[in-house]
Amino acid sequence: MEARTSALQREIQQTKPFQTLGQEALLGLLRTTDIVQRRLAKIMAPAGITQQQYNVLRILRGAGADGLPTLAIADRMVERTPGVTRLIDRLAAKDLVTRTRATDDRRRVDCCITEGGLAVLASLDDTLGAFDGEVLGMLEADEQLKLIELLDRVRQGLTPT
Amino acid sequence: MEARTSALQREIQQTKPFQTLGQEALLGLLRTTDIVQRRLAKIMAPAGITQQQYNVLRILRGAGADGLPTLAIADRMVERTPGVTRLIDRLAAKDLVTRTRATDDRRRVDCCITEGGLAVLASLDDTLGAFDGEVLGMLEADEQLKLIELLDRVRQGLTPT
DNA sequence: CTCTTTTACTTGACGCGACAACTATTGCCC
DNA sequence: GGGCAATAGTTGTCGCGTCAAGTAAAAGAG
Repeated sequence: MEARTSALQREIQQTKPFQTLGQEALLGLLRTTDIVQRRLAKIMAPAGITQQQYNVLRILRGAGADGLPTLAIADRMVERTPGVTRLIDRLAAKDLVTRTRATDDRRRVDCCITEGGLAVLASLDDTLGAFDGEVLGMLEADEQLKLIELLDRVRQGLTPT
Repeated sequence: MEARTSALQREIQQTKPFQTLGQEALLGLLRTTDIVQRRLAKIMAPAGITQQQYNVLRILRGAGADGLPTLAIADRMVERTPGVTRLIDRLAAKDLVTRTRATDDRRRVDCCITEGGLAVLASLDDTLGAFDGEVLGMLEADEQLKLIELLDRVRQGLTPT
């Protein structure tokens, strides 16, 4: 491998060069996402919700009027149950979702987004739309496709375990 | 843009297709990193440290015997001070780092990695090396470079704010 | 028709990140 | 050299993730 100037290396003030490309790619991935997440957090903050709460609201909006049981939400988030329970505790406290014990199976708790929840989502649509335009604005359409494909492949090599 | 089958869409059981490529790329980025982080957490767990603690230890190892003041560590982590203080509280509790009030400027607290800390890092080297090989194993060298480049560009378009 | 297992959550304890407010020094200005 | 700002950290509160344990209801086994 020939010498390359690494943008990442400058960014993290690292003196030693990366030993492998894989190392650099991995760190680049972690760092890029970190930056994106901080921006997302700032976008959500005015609406009084966090990224995870937004995620849950989106899932519930998609689920429609019937709502979804807690575990089904957790499934779609790759997330452990305890977290989701408490996440929804807080959303319920803000009246953005309702929880009702299912009558046909009393173990289940169906969660449903409220009008207020829908309004919060709506209030974020524009800003978020603009944001993902901004994030990927640096890349041409074919590059965006390439990025999507590369990330897909990385995940495929990783999903087990 | 012609119709594409989206791997991501299947993964998150989403019924509606993505409205823009940017949206899909962004979500792919978040999701890929999420998976990587979970794997990393599992690798670190046996050593009794978290990713952030590992990060701090790496930085201190690079800093050598003189150590680094708390804020300098925070700098290299893109992280807020309060977090770092408490992070180091826990590392110090495990005797992986020492903290000494600097004599020439009594506001400063210099942090230094201990033998124990170095041993913990050493115990993780192999597994981590294998891991980044695995993560990027799906990609050819030129694809890894492409990924690195695309991520660099995304960060560049984002760094302000 | 009980007894055990599985399923669907809930609760508790701990580590981490974020913001805000506070303390302790040092440096600077005049 | 007395006062004020900047610097370096610490502490408190809150949301979130993780694991481990516990509860409650439904399903299956004999």
